Amino acid sequence: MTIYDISEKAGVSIATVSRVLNGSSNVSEKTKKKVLDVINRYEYTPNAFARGLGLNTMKTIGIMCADSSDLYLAKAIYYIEQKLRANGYDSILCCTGYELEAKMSSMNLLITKKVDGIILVGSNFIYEKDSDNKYIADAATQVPVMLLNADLDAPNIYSVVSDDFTSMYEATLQMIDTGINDILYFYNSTSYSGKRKLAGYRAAMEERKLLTGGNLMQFYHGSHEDIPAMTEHLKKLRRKGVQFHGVIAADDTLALASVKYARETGYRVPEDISILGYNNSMLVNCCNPELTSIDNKLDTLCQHLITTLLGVLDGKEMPKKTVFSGEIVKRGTTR
Amino acid sequence: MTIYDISEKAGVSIATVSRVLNGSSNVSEKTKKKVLDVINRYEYTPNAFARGLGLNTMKTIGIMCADSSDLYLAKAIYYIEQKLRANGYDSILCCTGYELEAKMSSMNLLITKKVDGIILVGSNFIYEKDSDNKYIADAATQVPVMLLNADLDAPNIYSVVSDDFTSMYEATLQMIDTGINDILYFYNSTSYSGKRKLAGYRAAMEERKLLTGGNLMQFYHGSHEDIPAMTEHLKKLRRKGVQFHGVIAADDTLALASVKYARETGYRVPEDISILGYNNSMLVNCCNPELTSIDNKLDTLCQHLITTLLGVLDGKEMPKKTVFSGEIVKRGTTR
DNA sequence: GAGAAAAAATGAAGGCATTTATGGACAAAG
DNA sequence: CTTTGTCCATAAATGCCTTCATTTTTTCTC
Repeated sequence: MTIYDISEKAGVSIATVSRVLNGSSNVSEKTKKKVLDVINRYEYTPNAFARGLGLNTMKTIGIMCADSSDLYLAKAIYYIEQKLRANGYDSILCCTGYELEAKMSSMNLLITKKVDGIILVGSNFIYEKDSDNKYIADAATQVPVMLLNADLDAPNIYSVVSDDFTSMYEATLQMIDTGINDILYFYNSTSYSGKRKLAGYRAAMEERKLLTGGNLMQFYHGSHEDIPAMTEHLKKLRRKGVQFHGVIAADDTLALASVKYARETGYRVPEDISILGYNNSMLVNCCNPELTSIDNKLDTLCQHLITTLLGVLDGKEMPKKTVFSGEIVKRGTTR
Repeated sequence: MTIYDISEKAGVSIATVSRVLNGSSNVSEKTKKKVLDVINRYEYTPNAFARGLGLNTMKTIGIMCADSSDLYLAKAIYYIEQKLRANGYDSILCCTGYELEAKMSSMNLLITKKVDGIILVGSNFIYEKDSDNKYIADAATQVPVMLLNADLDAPNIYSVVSDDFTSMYEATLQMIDTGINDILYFYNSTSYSGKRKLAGYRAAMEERKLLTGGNLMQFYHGSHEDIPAMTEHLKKLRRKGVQFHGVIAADDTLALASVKYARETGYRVPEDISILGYNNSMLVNCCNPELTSIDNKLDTLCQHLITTLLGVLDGKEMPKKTVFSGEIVKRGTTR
């Protein structure tokens, strides 16, 4: 069933069918109805390839993320996918893993597939070395690129980020001001957002003239969901004699592992150790006491990201970077 | 840059370029090299739409799931996406939510987009009423449909499921045989796999001549990640005076909520209450004691699903339904 | 080295929808 | 009765690749 069949059965020209299909003007109501009737009767849908060939777009957005099974990224993907669909776009998902190579190849693939835009979910797409980020700027010469929780200054790249620095800064200050001065920073990523968080922590510590660095900054490199490995990391630290009465974790999973560590080591939370998480995910309810965590308003970020993308695709002028502030949600693991 | 440009610059016909591109035979090494050189020099990539028009396929698989932010589904999507990509296919993701209407529309969309196959992730795509499942059989007349953890008998539909019945049956028997005879079944889904689990529990209870039904079967209807609501559900039950010394939960989140309930109500786990989870997700490490849970080998299921799909797309004869058995992973919440 | 067979390369058709230019038919307005 | 404008048909160009039927070239054999 092609547009020719329809035009024949409706007794009109293919141009008219096309105009009905694409809602353009110069079609009388009567003709329009007649054509639509035939279209419905034969359940005709235009061939997506031919249409793509004609329009050079398929109303599809590419979504890239390192690992869609990560709690936080999965949530972001969900929001984004929903909002795109609500606006008539589909999404092609690419889970790239953490290797630059794979990211570049996924990027090319998406461009080859003629997506109308690309969304990079999570800050791990930005590397330390500027030269490693060239692949993003390159892609942006072809289609708009949106960054969620990352930042890169180049034409046609837009970013929506949460103000992780300030959130961390304030949360750290709050913890210090409950009388704790040996606070461990527990993190697993040195990405853009990871760096901003760390900087917030350090700024607060330095402002109160407290020690940072060395053993008080613990980088965990392991599976993002292997909680036992995370607690083991902390236990090892304790065996080495490192003391701390507060933990600021870069995400809820690390925080939860810290709570677990505390319990298994006989510390009370928050009396002996205060613990702060990040993301305000479902994990906050998974431990006892419940996790104080920073909510970075993922929903809002995603909403704004899509709005911006749609604006850009619509040819409008849009802000290159938008920052939203987070919120500390106080629960049981901090005083 | 089109195939015409390349053919011209390489001094061959477009047919030859096409054959080089698609690795078909009848091209001399010399010509091949010459063409590839030009292709590389100009960084030519064939237009995906035109190619789709010619081949009537775009090597793309549609993935549908109700909610990609669900821990279990997210994991499945991750596995599937990875394995598809490794085999040269992309995936279009559709998060449909739980409404039939939305599922039907996503299904149509995928077919319009000319995907080569559709994967339904999770059993919530199958409804009680057969007439509600017509949309799947309809889709299957166009492209192969794969069901993960669901079952529907119609042409061109293939399913890969875990043997939830047996897993539950055996786990329930084990729990009964530690001396517990008032076991609560806590569930949140009446989908295919939900029903199978429930049946396993009932079969075991009945085999030991124990009471089931009524207050011992608790259906939770609420957000799949709202743990406080789940514990509240159980607390309400207790206020009503319902007694139970075991909980068999249909997923880890419900189980974790049960552990939380026990702790908050002063019961010891597993001394006073035994608790069993399902999925063996990262949540098993999130509570104290750690959760005994059933591992249904999601990775294996997904691997097999993709293998089957690729086989079908390759025109091979493939099994319509494959069943894998699960495994009870004993941890601290059961005796 | 001629002729046959095999290999390599070509040309043209086909796939389907969009868009544009041109012009015809018809209605209402001047 | 002419002009103007609306609606629609027709035809052609565009987008780009695949593939089949053919032709050309190469290779091989006697």
